[in-house]
Amino acid sequence: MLKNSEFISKLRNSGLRPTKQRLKICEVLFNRDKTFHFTINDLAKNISENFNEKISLATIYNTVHAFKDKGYLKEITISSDKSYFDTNITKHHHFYDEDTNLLIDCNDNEIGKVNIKNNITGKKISSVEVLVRVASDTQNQN
Amino acid sequence: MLKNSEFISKLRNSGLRPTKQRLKICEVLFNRDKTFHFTINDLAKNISENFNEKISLATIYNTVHAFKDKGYLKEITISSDKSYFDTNITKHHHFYDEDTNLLIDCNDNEIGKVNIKNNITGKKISSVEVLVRVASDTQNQN
DNA sequence: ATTTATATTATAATCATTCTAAACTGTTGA
DNA sequence: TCAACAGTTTAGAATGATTATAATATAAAT
Repeated sequence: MLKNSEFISKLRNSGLRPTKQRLKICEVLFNRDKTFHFTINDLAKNISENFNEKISLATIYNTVHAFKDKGYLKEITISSDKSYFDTNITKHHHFYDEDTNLLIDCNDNEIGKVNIKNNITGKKISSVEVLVRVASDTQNQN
Repeated sequence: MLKNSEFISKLRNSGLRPTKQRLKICEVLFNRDKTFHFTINDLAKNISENFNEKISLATIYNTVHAFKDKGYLKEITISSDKSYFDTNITKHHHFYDEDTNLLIDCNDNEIGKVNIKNNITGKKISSVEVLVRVASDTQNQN
């Protein structure tokens, strides 16, 4: 559990003014024991349910993108119509439960290191992401 | 290079009527030596450039989704605003070149088998996808 | 051939996201 | 302390990709 003053310096250090709205969003996102996987919609709902002062949707978009650009959030794209943000910014992979639409973080106990034998382009690798989709037995296999 | 009659039976076998438009789209998508990675927009452009009779955008969307549902195309989501389709429907992974926005298929020579040690949910794995983003050295690492 | 189910089409509708520009707020430094 | 400025928030409009509609056309079945 982080304190408000910690969020303030975190924001200041990355050139973001610690506004009322951003601090509120920090609270929702980072004052947690476990990592948080959310869509913009989830976050907007969470805020409107838990605070009486509303935050404009535009601000929620701006803030999430600013936090992503500053490296405080990672974006995980599941499909063209489902994009999640993840408060866990360490290198890690995901399970995606197609029945519940829930993302689950993996650690090295669950998915081993991906062995890239050959980077055919000769360029620098900027990220490696593994997404394991799971579903109950009755679902189609693919 | 497949023949028209082969597309016709392919479509019939999966319960899709072999219409003029679908056969044209088959030609564009599957009459190739290499696999084809495309966005809906790429495909629409390709069709309008290479044929004089136009195909409605709605039909292009419908057909691509039908082909995906029947397993003739795979969807690869790169980010919330970039979704590609892939004519290579075998299990394989991708490099994504952030400089050129090109997807590149990997084979087992480039990325080894992903070792899933533990499927935490106890559900069936429906797919495993690896996306390796690459960029030139001047890009930010992540 | 006739009928029926399916597909195509242009256009409208939808919906998530981004833009706009006016009002507001945090920060700086006199 | 308090102006002045840059950065931020906001409601609402604009955008743009995708999907829905419903009329027309086509393929398949009888």
